[in-house]
Amino acid sequence: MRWTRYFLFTLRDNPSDAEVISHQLLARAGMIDKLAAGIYTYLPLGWRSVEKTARIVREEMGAAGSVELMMPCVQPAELWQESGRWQQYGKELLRIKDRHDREFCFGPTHEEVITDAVRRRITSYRQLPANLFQIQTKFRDEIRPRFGLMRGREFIMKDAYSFHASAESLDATYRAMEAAYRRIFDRCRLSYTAVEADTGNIGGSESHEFMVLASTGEDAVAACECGYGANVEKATTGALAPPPPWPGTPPAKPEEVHTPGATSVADVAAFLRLDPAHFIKTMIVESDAEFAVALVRGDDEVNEVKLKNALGAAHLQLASEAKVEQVSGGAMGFSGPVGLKGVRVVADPEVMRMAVAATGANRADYHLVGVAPGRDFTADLVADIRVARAGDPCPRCGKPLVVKRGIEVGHIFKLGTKYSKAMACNYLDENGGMQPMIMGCYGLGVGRTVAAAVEQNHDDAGIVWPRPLAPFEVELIALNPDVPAVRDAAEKLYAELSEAGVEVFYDDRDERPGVKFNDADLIGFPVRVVVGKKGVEQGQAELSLRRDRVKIPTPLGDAVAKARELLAGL
RNA sequence: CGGGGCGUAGCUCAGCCUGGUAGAGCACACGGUUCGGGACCGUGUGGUCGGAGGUUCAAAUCCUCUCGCCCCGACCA
Repeated sequence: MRWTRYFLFTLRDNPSDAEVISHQLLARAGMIDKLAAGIYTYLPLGWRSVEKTARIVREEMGAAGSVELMMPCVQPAELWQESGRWQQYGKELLRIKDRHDREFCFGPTHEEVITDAVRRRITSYRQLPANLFQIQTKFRDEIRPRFGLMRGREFIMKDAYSFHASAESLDATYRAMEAAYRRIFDRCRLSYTAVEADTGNIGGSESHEFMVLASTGEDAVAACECGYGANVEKATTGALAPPPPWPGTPPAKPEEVHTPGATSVADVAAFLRLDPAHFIKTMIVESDAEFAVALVRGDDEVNEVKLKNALGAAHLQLASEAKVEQVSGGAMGFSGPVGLKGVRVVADPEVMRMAVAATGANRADYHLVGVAPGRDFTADLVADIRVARAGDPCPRCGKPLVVKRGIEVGHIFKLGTKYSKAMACNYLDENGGMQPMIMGCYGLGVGRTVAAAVEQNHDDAGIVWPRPLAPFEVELIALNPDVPAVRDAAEKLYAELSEAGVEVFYDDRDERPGVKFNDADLIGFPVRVVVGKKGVEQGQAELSLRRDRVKIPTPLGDAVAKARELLAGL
């Protein structure tokens, strides 16, 4: 492809709204173009990378036994009402009406549609399992889209769904999908890790996320050298070290102490000369159905996802100040579990292991010391609801966990029968009994994978594409296209490279060398072939890798072979 | 949805406080000199100052409303 015949416009300045590096570079390299918040045009160069990623995904999904189909992006409300998610999904679901005032939504995901397609066809265990996938543009009306392709509202994603007659069959497919994902991200040359994950609103039992490690990642993952890895939303830990010894003798019974204005654990701890770990932190939350009280040790934080799961709630939020006073009978910042009535109390196991503790007195400007969990209050539910921290013991081997940031590029779930039951997606088993199919679902963000590749592969000058995702593999630069010998040599090389099946992008513009070099660095094709006046006089071209930019003088006649050799080494 | 900020040329921004002929750099067009790491000189094109209403002799500038965008938070297969 010749630049002068292509549709490529690089930007000298970063767009003012681009915050993360992948957004900046993809925009500057003329690959994406924002149309509205979280909505992007994939310009020709960007689309090639997306297509290359999609091709890898297609090949590996097919090899793993999944069959491609395509489902609509606009879906009727009826299906969503049937699964219950029309109510449950909230504002993230973009709802639209047609000219007849019938309700539809723009699909954020396709469980309903695929389940409907399968239930109307598969009736027997003999026809199972089934595994179908699609690559489709989806829409989620995110509260706050950001980071370019990493968190758009409209985005391209591959999703696969599998249907089974047994848990064993689901597990076999789940493992096959997990292996396929590893091959996909390996082929994309990404550094990633698979971690245990929470299943979120989509429901289900087992779940893994594939995380590309990058400092700009929106998720935190806890990992251990033993191989344990989990999203911090999900990560568990071994038992923590107990709090330091109580200074002096703790009171035998709860005693009120005056703590004027000290509402945070840190303030009260400093005021009373205790360690934060001596405290019980009390958070009052509000779910769709109830108020609840969450207790964690003072040096811990409440993990909202774990708490939500423990309470069995769909949504959760911190209670307002007025509600806190209503529930606790005291001021915000002075809440504690002693004497609370009429609310469910969820305590972290670390709280119940404390021999003696300090906590709020449910009275403005007072705290209690000498509180013994189990004696002075009880919990309705004891569950792990704390956020795992770096340094906590690994739940498997006890070594300290490390916490890293990651970009979630894939997420696989064992869904179970949530959708098949709700939507009567049944089959007849060998005894003629009707059973709901057991389902799995497997998502992979295609656009996000491209963005993650840029996050992981760039330098100060621009993108350094991994070969499999590069829009073109070789950039050919004619430095002085107005010099006939140079132009002829470049044209010849262009023809030969094309003939040899090399994906070559030919910068034939009438620009100064600096402009061409800088654009080449910005766009980041893996191999560069430069033809200049001095080189041509000596019958030489100059090859280099974007990765290291080390110049390799090469006779013009060997340039094609050398380019292919360099590519083969990538 | 709460808090904060920004909408002026294709892009990045100044001008606004203190109202008085719409600016710069880059990009683009033409001419010339240049040509291995974002050249230089000259000439030129390009703007309903996001939109609507108001105040005023006069509004990019002040006021009101509205739309869009961004940041922090809450939220999130």
